[in-house]
Amino acid sequence: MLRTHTCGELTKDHAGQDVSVCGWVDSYRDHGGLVFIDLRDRYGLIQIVFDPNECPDAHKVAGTLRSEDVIRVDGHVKLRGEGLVNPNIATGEIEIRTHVLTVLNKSKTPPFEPTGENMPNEELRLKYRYVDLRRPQLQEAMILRHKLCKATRDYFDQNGFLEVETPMLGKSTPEGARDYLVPSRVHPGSFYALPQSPQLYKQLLMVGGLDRYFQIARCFRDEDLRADRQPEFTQIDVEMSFVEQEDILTTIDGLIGHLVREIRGEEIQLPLPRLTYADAMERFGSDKPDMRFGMELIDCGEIAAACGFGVFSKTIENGGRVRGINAKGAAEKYSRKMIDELTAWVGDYGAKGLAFFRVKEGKLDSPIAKFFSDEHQQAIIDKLGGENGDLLFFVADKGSVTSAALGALRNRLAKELKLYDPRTLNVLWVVEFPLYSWSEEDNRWQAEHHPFCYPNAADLDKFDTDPGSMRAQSYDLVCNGYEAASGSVRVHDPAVQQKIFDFIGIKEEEAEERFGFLLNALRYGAPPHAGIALGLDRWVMMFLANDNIRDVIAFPKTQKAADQMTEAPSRVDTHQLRDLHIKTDLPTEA
RNA sequence: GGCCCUGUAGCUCAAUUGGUUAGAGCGCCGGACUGUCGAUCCGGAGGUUGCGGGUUCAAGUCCCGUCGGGGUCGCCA
Repeated sequence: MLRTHTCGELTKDHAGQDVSVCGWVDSYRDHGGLVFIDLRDRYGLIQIVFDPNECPDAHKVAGTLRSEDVIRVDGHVKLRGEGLVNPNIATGEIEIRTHVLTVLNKSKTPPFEPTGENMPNEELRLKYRYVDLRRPQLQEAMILRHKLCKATRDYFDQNGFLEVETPMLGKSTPEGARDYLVPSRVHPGSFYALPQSPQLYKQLLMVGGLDRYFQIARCFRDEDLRADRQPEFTQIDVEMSFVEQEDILTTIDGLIGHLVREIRGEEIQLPLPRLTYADAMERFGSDKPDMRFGMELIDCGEIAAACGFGVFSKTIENGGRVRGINAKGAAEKYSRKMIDELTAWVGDYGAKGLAFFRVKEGKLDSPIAKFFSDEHQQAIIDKLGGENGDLLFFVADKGSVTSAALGALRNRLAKELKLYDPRTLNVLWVVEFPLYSWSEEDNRWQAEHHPFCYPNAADLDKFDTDPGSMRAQSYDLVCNGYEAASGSVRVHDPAVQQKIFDFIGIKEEEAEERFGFLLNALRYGAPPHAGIALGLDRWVMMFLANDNIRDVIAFPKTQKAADQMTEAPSRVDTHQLRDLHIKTDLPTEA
């Protein structure tokens, strides 16, 4: 070992001891005589002193040290004198008086200072990720991520689960996200797919009698990125046999309680609250409602139908909905210009307009208030619980548009109005999702969750009569407005599975070709089973009150799924392609 | 695929809305300094304003294209 102690672990209890420490030069202060260095490792900072009278050789070299040089210092720990304590760092009561300085490696001037006051732009941070990773915030994220994985493994181990690895090179299946494909050299023209999730493998593990499985599994989806989505991400994947929905919910309640305890040292109220999908959509306009604050969506259909404002009444006549939200006390915080900006913004969600009223002296104040009688104004105020100073917003449109627009507006307003503490973890279950939805684009029914999800027992006979109303035995865990986990009771009856494939337009032949291994497995004694997968990266984000997934991944990719540091993806040699029997067909360059 | 934001010194930003030689802080280089801790003081270097084209007497600024980064809608069983 090159060191006896880390920089951060030294305290005044070490005073008088000879120690060796290693690390990066965080800053240097050269007084011509005395030279001071703040030495950094992932455990903290410690001040090193070079005194020309004590260590003339080391002092000479110390004058040449620069930011991010890697050094080793042998010396002794000394209490700082009266008035020399630095309260800004944990080791501020002590310092190391140097005996020997060893320069382990010089550094070029770094492109940015990892602990500097200026936060460089993310592109540069990603290009020099190894420098950025020295930043304490990023190290904190990596440490928290490790703790979360550790606590997860402990919890499942204590509860009799086995961690089993499943293949990365698998079979491409239709439905779902776009696959990342891997060409096979020994099977010309054939491809593996990287897993979008270990979904089918974990079901097969249940058929295989493993009974309780979990895995911290890497998953790949070739879809467009978002602030909370990376092309490769990590799931805490879980599956159990001989269980019902309730057992999964209880097991994951226990996991969340364990994680919050281990990571935050806090207790979370269990069982976690539950909300049906229908209630979530009605009250919050979202299947992943952020419930750290209220501002629920209120239906104003009756008032809208009766009022003299054509936009409202015609929407109701045409089968649409008029719903509103109340931004308490926000009337003076949003100018007309800002509201115009919000109006344009809800357009992204399909809303053609955004009506607003300020509640002022018990009446509505707005350019459109004149279309509402005193009676209707009062009805609106009563309906939304309006008080003077409140700002009311309304969207009149198709039901789905009112949900999307007001759901998004609710989140935005709450963030801007700071209606919650960002460190709060508000976790709940959303249950009873619809099983199938009609795809206008493909002109067919499609699985809302995935095609292996078991219908509610009571709805099993509705395939032919009213498939849109069938509810699934599926459940999402929602935290702070993020989908934090998703799962379902699986189909274990091959006849039902066949029926589902048939229903969503996968013909028997195709089902056999694509999913034959699963259908076959179900015919050889498949136990009833159910499972769930948690988004690990998102949980790390939420524990850190961060809203950028790249900040919780050591080497993340940009929005175009590129790695700025390695420059992946990249062209490959033509003979590599030849081995794989691949010819590229690129768009011609202009 | 659509919409929006963004690119100026190594880094973070500015440039009086089209008008002299593109500035500042930090960093970097040199010098001074024995208790600093975001050290201080003195001096210095550093720019094809992402790239290409256009408009104009004149472009960092306006227009078109393109590349990179970010946000978002679609997409993500």
